[in-house]
Amino acid sequence: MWAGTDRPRRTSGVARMSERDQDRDEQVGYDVHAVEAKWLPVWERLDPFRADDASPREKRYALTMFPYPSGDLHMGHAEVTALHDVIARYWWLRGYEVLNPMGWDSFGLPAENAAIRNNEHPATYTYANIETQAASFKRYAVAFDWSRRLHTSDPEYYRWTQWLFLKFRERGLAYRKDSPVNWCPNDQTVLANEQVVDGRCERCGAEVTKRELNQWYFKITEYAQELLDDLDALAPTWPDRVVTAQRNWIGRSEGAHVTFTVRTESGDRDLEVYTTRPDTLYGATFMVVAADAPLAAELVTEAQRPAYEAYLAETRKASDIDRLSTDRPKTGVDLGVTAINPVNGEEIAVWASDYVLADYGTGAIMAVPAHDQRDLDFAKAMGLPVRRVVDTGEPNPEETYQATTGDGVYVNSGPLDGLTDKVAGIRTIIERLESEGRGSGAVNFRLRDWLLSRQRYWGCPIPVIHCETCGEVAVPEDQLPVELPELRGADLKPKGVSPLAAAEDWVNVDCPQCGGPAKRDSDTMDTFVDSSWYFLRYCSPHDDTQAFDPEQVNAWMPCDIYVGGVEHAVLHLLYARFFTKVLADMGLLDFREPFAAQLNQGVVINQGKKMSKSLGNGVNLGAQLEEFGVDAVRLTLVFAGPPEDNIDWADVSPAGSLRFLQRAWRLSGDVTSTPGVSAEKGDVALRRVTHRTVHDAAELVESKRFNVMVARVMELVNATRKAIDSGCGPADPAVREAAEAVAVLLSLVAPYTAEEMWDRLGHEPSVARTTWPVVDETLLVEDSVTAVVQVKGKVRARLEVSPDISEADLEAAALADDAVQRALDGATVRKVIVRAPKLVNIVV
RNA sequence: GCCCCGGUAGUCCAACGGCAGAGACAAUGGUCUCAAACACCAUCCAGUGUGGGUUCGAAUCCCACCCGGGGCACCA
Repeated sequence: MWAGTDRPRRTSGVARMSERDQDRDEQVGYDVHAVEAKWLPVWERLDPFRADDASPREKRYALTMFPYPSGDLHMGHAEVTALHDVIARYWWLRGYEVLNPMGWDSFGLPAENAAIRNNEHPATYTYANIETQAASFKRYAVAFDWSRRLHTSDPEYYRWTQWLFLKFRERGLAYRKDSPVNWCPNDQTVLANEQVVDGRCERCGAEVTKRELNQWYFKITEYAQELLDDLDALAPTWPDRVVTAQRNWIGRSEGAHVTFTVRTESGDRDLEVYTTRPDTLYGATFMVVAADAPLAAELVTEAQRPAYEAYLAETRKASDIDRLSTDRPKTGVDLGVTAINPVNGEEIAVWASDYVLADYGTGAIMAVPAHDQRDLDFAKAMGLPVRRVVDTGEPNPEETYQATTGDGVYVNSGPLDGLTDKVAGIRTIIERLESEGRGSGAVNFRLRDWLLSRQRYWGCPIPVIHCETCGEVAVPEDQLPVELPELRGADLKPKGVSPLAAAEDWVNVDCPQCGGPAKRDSDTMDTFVDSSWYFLRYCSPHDDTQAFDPEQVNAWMPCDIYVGGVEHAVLHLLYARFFTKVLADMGLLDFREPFAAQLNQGVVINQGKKMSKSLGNGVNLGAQLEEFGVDAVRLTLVFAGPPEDNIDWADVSPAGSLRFLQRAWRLSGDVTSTPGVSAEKGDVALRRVTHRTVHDAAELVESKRFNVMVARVMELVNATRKAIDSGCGPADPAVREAAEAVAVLLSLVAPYTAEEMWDRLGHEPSVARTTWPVVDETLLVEDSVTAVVQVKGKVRARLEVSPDISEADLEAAALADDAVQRALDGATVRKVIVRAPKLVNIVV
């Protein structure tokens, strides 16, 4: 059944008996820690999972999100790697060359904060934790290729992060601009939009405020449409929630740009707005400009300027939390100017308010209060007119102050009057605007450019020099990496500007262009930049001439599976997709999506709640491993339920898992046939179970139903046990076949137990690199099946029939059955549904 | 408010539109034991959130609602 290596283990039957007795003694104390200690060094020596770039085998790339080095591994790491490992190990057994690397996302704030507290260097904390986690991963027996290990905080790595930044900058995709940005007062740094959750810093929970700063951005918006479109192709193999989260985040909308003319004190000028409802243009009764947009200051009359500036000052003070609350009363100020509606020439007031966002669309809107609740609230608060232009049959919003947004008949809308088709209404208005040069159809995205600069130390320095005469100058590529200066302890204290700015020796340099005095850019990059390309680096991790070897990358990528937490649904995954597309446009990659398939594991919780120190419900991974062993913990996590479901540690039983592993292990000691014996003449009933299990297990792994796969292996163990104790007996070759199948299948989840079984069954290590058992298709066909006969939907009889019985024969057999005849009780048979060979339903 | 995903024994979970149970936890009884633990054997347990519909037949497909989880949300 296997093409693996065989080694005769035992010679005489007499010896066998005594050894079996010995085994029984061992059973009492199946010492998981001894088994772990036995195999760990063997695997270290065999290095069975090193990916060979030159292998002729088909390549597979199994990636798991690399960890941040905070302390030791915890339950979350244990879960994600256990799930991931099932796939990687399965692929090895199926004959693929598998790239399964691991590394560390080792720049970031926790290390910096720890360094400040303990007057240390962040690297001390970081690299100590990495060593701890690496040792734990090895003990945890994940099938990683350790030769490809990387850390994003190594200069050999971040040199290439800097190189990529420069390439992006050359293409106009990294640029600086002044803009109001999210500021975390606690971490003393700016944050990307994606890192602000409900107005709070996603890391520390502090309320985010706005600051007007000059910052670096990646132009991810240039790829908005492609990032959205390509989700369609990913939808079948990516989790729904990730795809929808990304769609929502990108937030495409269709509508129109409409140009109004504004009468300002310095003459007429155009004011462009974006709207998704150009068909309601006749209902625009005023306009609103974002109070904090430069536009508002340009439009306001001298008479209104003091009022406007007072309002603006008020707005600036409000935190994001306040701004985000939707039930806040509308506020605003009249700018004193009027605008002319391009379709009906009507003159309407122009206001400024904070309910219009400066950085979305054009920063100005046309207000149609009858059909937009926000505009209606504003109109009500300010006493502005409301005019219904779509009659939906609902009460008039002018009276009810309930905006109507549905379809209806156009009224008060000139050429649209009487029309009911919204799509036609939109088209008509856009055509008219286009013909008059006052607008056009337009698309807008919610996605903003990616703010990448951070005012902190422990990150990748931005390789740019600011020169008084030459301006912004890129650090020449041959001078990369720009290494971080040695700072520690108090030097790292957040002061609102990067700690690097105070490192005089480091920050003051000669301009690479003119040689004059210049300063380095003192910000560092968002750590999401580091993680946007690490999966490429794994393909050629030791290449010191380039960020990655395109030939290797194109051979291994895209990743066949990416396993990780759903918390990265938009952040990391969107950024990594963006990087991939840019690098493809640079001609370095021949694919445009980095991750072909994805799996998001659930969260390990306890007693219905997230584990936390304050609740005191944390489950310590190390203690669990100590008590039950690596295999039992891994098995528990994989068996608990579907991979994406949360696992409540109170609902699962590592003790039960250990019990099962012992049962499986015991099989290997009971087998008395010799390795390599042909199973052909073995017990057919057991062989059927074995081959059916192996067959189904493959399908179950491929469809990621690992919990069901484990259940099927348990079934096989139970069947083998029965065969040994009360069936064909331990000498039957089918028992060996079954036990060997258990070892191989179990190696996906419980590598130590599987290796020990494999050894006891007389094979050389490692079971992880043997081949998947070959399924004998003939054993999958049952020689008889149970057909159910229903009368009026109720089961009345069961017939043992041949699996290839004809429908006519089955129907005849069913009608001939006594029990069926009794149930029919002479009633007229109206219809007989036959689904050979499993079912007959008789309708009377 | 809008959009996704999910509700099956006491618990966690299975079930191509075809006998609701693969597997496990817990419980109960037994075997072993001086006893207990471990181990082993056996037993117990739901008609699938609610209400309609489609069908010969629905946990499964459709509609509405309820509950839970997630995403978006002053994005015009």
